[in-house]
Amino acid sequence: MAPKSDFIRAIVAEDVRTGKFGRPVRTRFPPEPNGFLHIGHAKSIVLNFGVAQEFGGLCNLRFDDTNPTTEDIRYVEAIQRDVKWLGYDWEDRLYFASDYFERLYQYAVQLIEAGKAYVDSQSEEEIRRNRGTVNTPGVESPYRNRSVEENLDLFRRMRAGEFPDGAHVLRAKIDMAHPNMLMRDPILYRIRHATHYRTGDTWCIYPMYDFAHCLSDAIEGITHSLCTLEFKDNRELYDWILREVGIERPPQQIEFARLNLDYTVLSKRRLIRLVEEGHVSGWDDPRMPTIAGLRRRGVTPEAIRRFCEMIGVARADSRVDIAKLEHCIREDLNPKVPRVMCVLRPLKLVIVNYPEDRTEELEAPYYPRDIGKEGSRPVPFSRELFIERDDFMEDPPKGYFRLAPGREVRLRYAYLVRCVDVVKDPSTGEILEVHCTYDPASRGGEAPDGRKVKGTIHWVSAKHAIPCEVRLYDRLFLKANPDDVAEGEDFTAALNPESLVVLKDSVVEPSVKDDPPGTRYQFERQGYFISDPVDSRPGSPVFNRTVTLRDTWAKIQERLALESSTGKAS
RNA sequence: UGGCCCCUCGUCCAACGGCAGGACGCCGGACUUUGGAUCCGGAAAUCUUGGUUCGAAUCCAAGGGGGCCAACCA
Repeated sequence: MAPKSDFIRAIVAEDVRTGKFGRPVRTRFPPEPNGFLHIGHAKSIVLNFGVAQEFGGLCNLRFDDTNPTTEDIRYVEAIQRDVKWLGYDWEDRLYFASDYFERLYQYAVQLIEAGKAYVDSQSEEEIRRNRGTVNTPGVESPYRNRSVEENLDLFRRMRAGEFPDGAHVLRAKIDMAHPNMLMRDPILYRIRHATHYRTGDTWCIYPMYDFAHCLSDAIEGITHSLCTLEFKDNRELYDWILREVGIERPPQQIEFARLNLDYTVLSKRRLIRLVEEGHVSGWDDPRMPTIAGLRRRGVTPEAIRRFCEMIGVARADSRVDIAKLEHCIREDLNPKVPRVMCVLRPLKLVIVNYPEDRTEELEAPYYPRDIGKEGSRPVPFSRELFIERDDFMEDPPKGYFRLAPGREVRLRYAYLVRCVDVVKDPSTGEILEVHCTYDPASRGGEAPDGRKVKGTIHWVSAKHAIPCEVRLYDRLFLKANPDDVAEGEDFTAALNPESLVVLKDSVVEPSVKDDPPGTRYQFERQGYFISDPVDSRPGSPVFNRTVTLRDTWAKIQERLALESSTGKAS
């Protein structure tokens, strides 16, 4: 594959060439521990660790834990597990912004001493009002010109816990009329009498993102601080703070477009709502775009990494086609996972000329020839089998080449069978059984007379079948952009009511019996599945559908349906 | 007193003043004991208008469209 090239790598390459920083490339992945990582974070992880590695540098993992009221150790643990699972190693470079609180405090004092920061005692409401709007300048706080001594004294007492929440804040003294709203005397510290999951009650003042992030980068010797586009305006403040405290060769912030994926949401705020409002079963619900959800769905880290590389990095807002992710998943799984037969919606097939008491074992390879991998298992065959309901049609449309009255198909790895009868429920007309005769000379699936049989279907021997539950997952939302809903509605209005279909009566071949939970398969002609690591029980497995196989027949059917509905039927 | 960013096949990304290319998707064909995989082929794009230039997707300007910013969130 060609070496990766994008505008960020171009900048880094140039900086390395000119020796701009006088130190090796250093990046960081800086999550806030207030939610689970999702595939958008994966893009950032792949970028940050990838860039560092390609340019002979290192990437830190740093938790941006400056808001004790929303953050939790539980998320810190989940995030580390997910980054590791994705295949990245921060070695001994695990950092926390909270480890820098004392140094950050000293930097704040330095700013006050330089007359660049002051303690404001306006109420939250006043501060907001006096900030102005995008069209009108703000007005300066009456406390803006307090003396350095008074500011120092107040700030020290803020730290000492002498004031209640909201009584004072520390603000940078910049310009209340600045066209960039972030530069209108941004708040640097607020009082929060809250227990921090790491620092406990040591602090009751906490730095804001803009103050903590740039300085954390500087402390760690970061060279390139990669973040998403919505932080573009923050860069001016990032540079201002670093300049005012006198950081030499400061890190450089570079923004790139965050990932948007069709038919899903990728903002922590919305994902939290899905979890808390019970639209999904949890952060690891296989429909979630979280790393934990994708993992439980059966997606591999390799597929996610490949996807992140394939979508590239740019500055333009974009929304990636979900088919691209699905392609990466299939591409990775195809050569890796064994084929096995599972009937999702069983229909009984009786081979009327097959002896009632007979069972034979047929050898079935785990991989098709083109994969080039060894391995097979015996599959029991007997008079009564289950086949897929979809694989029989009493009155098939043109182009259908599976089983139908009088038609012959191949049972995968077994025999050619011909449908001779259909048994129906007399009252409902529901098809109960399909009766066939088999050709004993076609063992293995090949007719000695060389006659061609177009259709091949999968099957499971009824008396050897393992009952199982199969969960079919589909897109969580009906709209490519779930935020594109009517006035007064939010993204939950676009939820897909059929994003999960649970099949309780599925049957799988016995060879999978002793496989541990978390085993991946391709169920022939259906898709890729993984035995659910949480809900599978010995003897009664639960399978999650990771992704379907490409389905040409489904496409043909869609077209037929469309043609008949628009009156173009021939 | 508003500021900033972004517009290239349906989608994502290249081309960095010199033949608009790749990937996914789509269409067609070959092959096939998975309507899978694989292979071959095809359709498919520079938002508009000016300007600079021998030459513009690329530089400049205006217009159009999209996005971000007015949390004591990150």
